[in-house]
Amino acid sequence: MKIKALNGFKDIVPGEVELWQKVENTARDIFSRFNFSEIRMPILEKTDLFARSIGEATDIVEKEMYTFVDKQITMRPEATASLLRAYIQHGLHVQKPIQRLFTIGPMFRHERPQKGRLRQFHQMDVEVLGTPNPRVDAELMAMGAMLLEELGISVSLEMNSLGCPVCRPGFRETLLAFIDERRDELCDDCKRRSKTNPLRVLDCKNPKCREQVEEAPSIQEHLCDDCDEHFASVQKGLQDLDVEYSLNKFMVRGLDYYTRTTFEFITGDLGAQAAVGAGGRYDGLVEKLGGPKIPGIGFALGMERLVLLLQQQEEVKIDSGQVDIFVAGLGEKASEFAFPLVHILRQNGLLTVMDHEGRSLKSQMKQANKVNSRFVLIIGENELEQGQAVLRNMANQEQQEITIQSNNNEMASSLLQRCQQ
RNA sequence: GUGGGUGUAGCUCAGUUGGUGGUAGCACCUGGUUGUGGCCCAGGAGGUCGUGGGUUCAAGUCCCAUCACUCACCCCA
Repeated sequence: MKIKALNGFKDIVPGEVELWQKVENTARDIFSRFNFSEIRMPILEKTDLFARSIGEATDIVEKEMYTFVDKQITMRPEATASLLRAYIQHGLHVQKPIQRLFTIGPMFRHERPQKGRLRQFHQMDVEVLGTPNPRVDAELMAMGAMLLEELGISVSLEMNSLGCPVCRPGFRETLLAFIDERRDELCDDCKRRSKTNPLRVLDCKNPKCREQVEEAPSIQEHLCDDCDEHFASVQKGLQDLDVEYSLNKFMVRGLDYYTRTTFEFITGDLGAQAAVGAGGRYDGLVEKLGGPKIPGIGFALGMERLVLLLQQQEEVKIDSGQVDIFVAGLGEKASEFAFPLVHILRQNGLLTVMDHEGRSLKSQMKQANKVNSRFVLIIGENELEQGQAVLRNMANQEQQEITIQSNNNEMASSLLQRCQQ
């Protein structure tokens, strides 16, 4: 084989795509129960959009974006920036003060692929624009939990507050002072991080660093009054909805735009990729992108990760579409008669299969069995002569005769009746 | 970008100290029933042994390079 898919890019073939459909269908169902509307955006955007929203200094923008340098165009590495761009461009905030939107699609990041992480990956992204209400934070987390539960995926929900422009700078200083005291004990990555993004030192995986930051100041104790009240209200909301969660003062997000509430749905079954979904509030982002001062919150679910988890489960039953009727034509004459009949059955809504390869009846019966067909209609030279085709019920092996009519529509309707019993 | 592991049929894998690629399983096709599925049985088809060099009388096997896959780091959904 000469040409293969690119490294980090995957085909989703029949047999696997059914799981994707299950994930997507379940999500659409839940999202609509929560009154979310779908929005679809282009995959290409101006590079600047992502630099401004995600942050110039983040790894995503610095080294992971697929960019057409000469045109200053980038394939989106995440959905929120594009979604907000569309939201602002179309004045959706004017049409409705509070917008509840979701989008599903591919994202692109030039990272080294590994389990649960590809260069083209797929996210389901949910955003609520136009309200700072902490109840919405809780509602969103509850929706994520509901979706995962409905899929049969068990995760834990962890949350934190990152404060806001009022209180975070102060905390940052406090944390920096703490880090500086034990800089020598930290790993090289953390030494670097302490300069670029000190908060990230908190969620380093290195055991030595973990030990060091164990006693680190908690942002939860350095929130300003507004953020503190918001944080408490979110938790109250979660409790009201019986959503299980735990607080994680070490949880930091990688994107610059987050404020206040951040959360992750975590699993232990995906190796290094613990987060199947994550998000948070971004109250300054719309304004930063040139829109009005409008608060927002959202989260994304990684579809590859959800599908992997479903595949790991013992028995995931996929009900592959059952075939209603398999039409077995024997010989050229019979096949020629059956060909248009099959078309009319399909026009009438029956999932109909016909083999065009001139195989033996036995072979066609095997195929019918394999595609799980409920009925087989046998039409051979004999049947044509006698004017009676045979309809076999594959489940109970009963066979009945069907009068062959020159008018295909009449024959189709009599087949329809029998197949629908 | 860095490090480890792995590349043999569509898939899962055997392959000894180098000596002709496997009666292997699943899947596929045909037959066992001149026209009736699942189970069973028989047969068949399917391979540049990732690619390119090298060592050797001889390389799937040893050496080098390269590509791909994979896991992990970084980072993230």
